[in-house]
Amino acid sequence: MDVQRLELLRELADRGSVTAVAAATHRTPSAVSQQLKVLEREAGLPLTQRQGRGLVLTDAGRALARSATDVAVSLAKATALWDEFRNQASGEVSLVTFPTAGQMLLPGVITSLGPDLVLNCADEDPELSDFPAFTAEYDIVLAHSMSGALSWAGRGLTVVPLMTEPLDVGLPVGHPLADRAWVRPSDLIGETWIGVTDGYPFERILHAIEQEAGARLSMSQRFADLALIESFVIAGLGIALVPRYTSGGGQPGRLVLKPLRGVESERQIVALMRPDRAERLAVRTVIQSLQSEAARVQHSQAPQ
Amino acid sequence: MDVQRLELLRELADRGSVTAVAAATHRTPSAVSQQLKVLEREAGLPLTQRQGRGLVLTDAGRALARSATDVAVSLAKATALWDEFRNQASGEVSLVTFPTAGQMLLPGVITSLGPDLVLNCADEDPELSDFPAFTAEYDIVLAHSMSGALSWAGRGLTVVPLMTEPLDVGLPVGHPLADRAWVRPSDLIGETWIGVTDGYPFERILHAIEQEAGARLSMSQRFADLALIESFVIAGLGIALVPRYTSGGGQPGRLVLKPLRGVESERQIVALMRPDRAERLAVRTVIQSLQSEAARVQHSQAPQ
DNA sequence: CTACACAATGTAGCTACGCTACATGGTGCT
DNA sequence: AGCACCATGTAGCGTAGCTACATTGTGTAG
Repeated sequence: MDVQRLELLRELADRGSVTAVAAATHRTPSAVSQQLKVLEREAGLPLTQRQGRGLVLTDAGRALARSATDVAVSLAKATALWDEFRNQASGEVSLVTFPTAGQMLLPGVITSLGPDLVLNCADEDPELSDFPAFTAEYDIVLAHSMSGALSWAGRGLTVVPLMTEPLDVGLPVGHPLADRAWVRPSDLIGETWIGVTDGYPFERILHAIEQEAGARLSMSQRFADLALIESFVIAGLGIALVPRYTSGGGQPGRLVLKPLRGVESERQIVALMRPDRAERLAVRTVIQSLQSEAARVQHSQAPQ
Repeated sequence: MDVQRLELLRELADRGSVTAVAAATHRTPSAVSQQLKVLEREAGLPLTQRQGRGLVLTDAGRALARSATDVAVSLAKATALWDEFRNQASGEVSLVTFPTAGQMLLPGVITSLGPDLVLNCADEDPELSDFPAFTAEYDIVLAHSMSGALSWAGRGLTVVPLMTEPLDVGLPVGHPLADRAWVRPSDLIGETWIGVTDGYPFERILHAIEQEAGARLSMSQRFADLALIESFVIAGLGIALVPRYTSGGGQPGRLVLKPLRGVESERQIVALMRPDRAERLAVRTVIQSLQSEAARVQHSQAPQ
């Protein structure tokens, strides 16, 4: 029973095609196909079956792939253990984030890491892409979800919560609500809103506000970029829902944030990882740094 | 990080010498030495060090070997999983036992196993040898320990309790105590005893009887073989402590067993295994059969 | 104290496993 | 029908890991 082959099966389960596995493991598709064939012969039962021009796993194949994960995890634990004996954490760790989390956490994290540990970061648009799928490409995936809806459960991924960030109501200076300590849904119905692109998670909270207040909100614009939204708010063109810790970065003091009461208004920021990658010492080190950085941000920044 | 090499390290931890590992894995000592060298180079720190003409593990080596066990376990789980998908349990399982347990359990177990599963049994004298050490050679080791003193804990072995067998007082027919329902330590002090060889576990119970009764027992003979002891008892030459379920096999009705009250008088019969071996489907099947056979014996045999 | 036995480890060479490069056979899309 | 794409065969190569044999170092017996 060969571990390499099991690993290949697991990659196939994650990536869905022989070609993708080959690319990810720096091999030719032919090599992958041959190894899977050998594995199947050893197993004595079909692990894959053709579907169209692609290949999908059978039930047996999926089950084997799942236990292949356990093997990978224990192997990763072993290498992590000996990393602890030898040097400190070293090597490369790759990470994707959605823009605001990266802006908030990554600079602090990278400066806190030793010189032997290089962190390769990238950003992706949060809603355009399937974030869990990135765990195949990146060691760490920073994702956000609305409270409660932990959509990444059950996929066999390791989920580490980093922070819950409140979503406040952003107002221009001098707005009638700007001297309140907090606002309620009913305060907001007359306002002009700068909304987010359809499908963005904030959307749900806006709906909740409408439901709570019993009236529809008037949505004048719809943007994806937060800085753009903020500039509109500052310009007095409307108000918007903005994450507390990542707002007003460009123009401090010109945007007023008010906590929203009456509806649950926050997002969970989490790190997603393949279970085996999560065991690597270097990865664990980055995760710890992310956690402490998140805690620092949460303590230092208070609502205005 | 190669699993084969980790496995070799683990074998070295278990067996203590390169030559033994080589013999166990069907390789030349040179091959083992080379692989360990490579592993050490990869690890970047010494895993072994010479001691005399032999080789012992360093702390780091032991730690790595321990986590190598986890890898082996998850690998074994994977193969077991797919065995469940395919045929039923098949293959070979090796087992050592001490004589009485084998006599009591093995015939029933072997007849209960399917034709695809062959169980290779052997027996060893219980006290002459270190039973846990046999887990390197055999898949399953049947061992017994006195109650409480679970001497096999903490060695990283999987322990499955099979039964607790009471140790009764064996009497010849017509003995003054033979019509009692049970006996106490104080009843036994006048008697002539047929003892067990020094160091046998029953010894402890005899000491407990002496302590409880406040007098020494007179020990006329000391034997290792149970059948021999019984024949002496039947001949009226003394009384003895005998395990309830394995006594009187040869000459039924001529030996009377009386439960002993006032001292804890029983032995634990357990199965010992390497954790990875314990995961194999064939091994688990044998263990289950052992357990049900033990339960059957315990139910069918009652004290006379 | 020399000689032998035994354990680990080097060296040379062979085998076989797993890769690449290229060709082939299906399947979906235009 | 033609093209693009994916999986998979085949031939051949490189190398990892084995054996056989030699070497070194350490206990043990005569």
